[in-house]
Amino acid sequence: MKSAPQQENPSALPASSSPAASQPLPAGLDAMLCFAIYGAAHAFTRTYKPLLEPLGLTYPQYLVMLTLWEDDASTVKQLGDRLGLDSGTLSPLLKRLELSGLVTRKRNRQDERQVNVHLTDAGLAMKQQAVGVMSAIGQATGCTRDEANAMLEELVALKERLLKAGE
Amino acid sequence: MKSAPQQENPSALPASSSPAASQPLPAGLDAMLCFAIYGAAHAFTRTYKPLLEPLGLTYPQYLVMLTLWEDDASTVKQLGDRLGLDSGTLSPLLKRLELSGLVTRKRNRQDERQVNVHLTDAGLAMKQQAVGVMSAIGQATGCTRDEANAMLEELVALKERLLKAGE
DNA sequence: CGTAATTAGATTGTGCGCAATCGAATTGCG
DNA sequence: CGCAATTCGATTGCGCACAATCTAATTACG
Repeated sequence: MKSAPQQENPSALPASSSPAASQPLPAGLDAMLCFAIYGAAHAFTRTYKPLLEPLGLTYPQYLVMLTLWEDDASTVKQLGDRLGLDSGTLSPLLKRLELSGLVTRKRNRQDERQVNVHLTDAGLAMKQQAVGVMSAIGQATGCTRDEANAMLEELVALKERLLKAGE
Repeated sequence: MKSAPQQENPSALPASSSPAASQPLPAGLDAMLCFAIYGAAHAFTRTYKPLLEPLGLTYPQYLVMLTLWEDDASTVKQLGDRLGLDSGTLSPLLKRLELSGLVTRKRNRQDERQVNVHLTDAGLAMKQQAVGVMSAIGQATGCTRDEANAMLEELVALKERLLKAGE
């Protein structure tokens, strides 16, 4: 550890307040990447809320539906792996989706530990409405395709590095 | 609405699966910027957890402490404005911090609707330990200073656009 | 084959985040 | 000045996220 030069890294260290150029650098909390991501994530949730309300969905439920539209009859574990959520979050969430009539949960015949989550007709039909949601969100972000893709790749790479650092 | 050309925006629209170059573009959920941010935010929380455990803090509590180290005796409203959280979140959170002996909450004499949140000696002293946390997080992200700053600025701008779109 | 180890999903408990609501205090306006 | 409107923080209610735990089922290994 001592042989490796300590890399000064700004993602969590508050930047100094000295102006490097014509524009002062943000200091403290505002210089922390994690806080910017925290803020952006909450902003997305808030932006989604009125759009998803007519569908009767919360944002995490929407993510689950998106996953099922891609891969209907996924197991709880597959949903969890896909979304980075555990069964503590998914079980009650899926129960509520089932109560809403959007999905059904069925024990897998081959491996009875597994539960497959199937879309109902109503769940399938909802996919059409999701197009409007995606369109509205796309506009709300004010990003071009290239901008969004660039950010997305950086964020995914960051996530992977963080998860790897925690192993 | 009809006169404005519909801008195709990838931040929420699943990208097509056709390879544009040597590397296939992610499709569906993986093409959604909001999901990348959701994932990165959770990854940060997870990365922070073992680092903050010795301090007895959760990540949101840590953000509050950071804010108070910057501006001791902030009101609940100021904390909320700073962190984008409402009193429903902050009141119980601050209560727990008070129970931990890190802060005290006092009614403001000039305007009794307000409550000022003061750091205790223990709360002040904890700032030293936070340096280690920041350092570890900085390393875990694997970002250079310039990379982190660039991402941070984009994310902040995105957050502002999202919040503005919701008005 | 039998048993220990592992897996899968549900549950319990805790903290977080937000909408709605409330009571008290302050501000704004006629 | 009196009262309506607004502000502030606390509370209630609900859904989310995760750690720990549990039961049942499956896999691994001697």
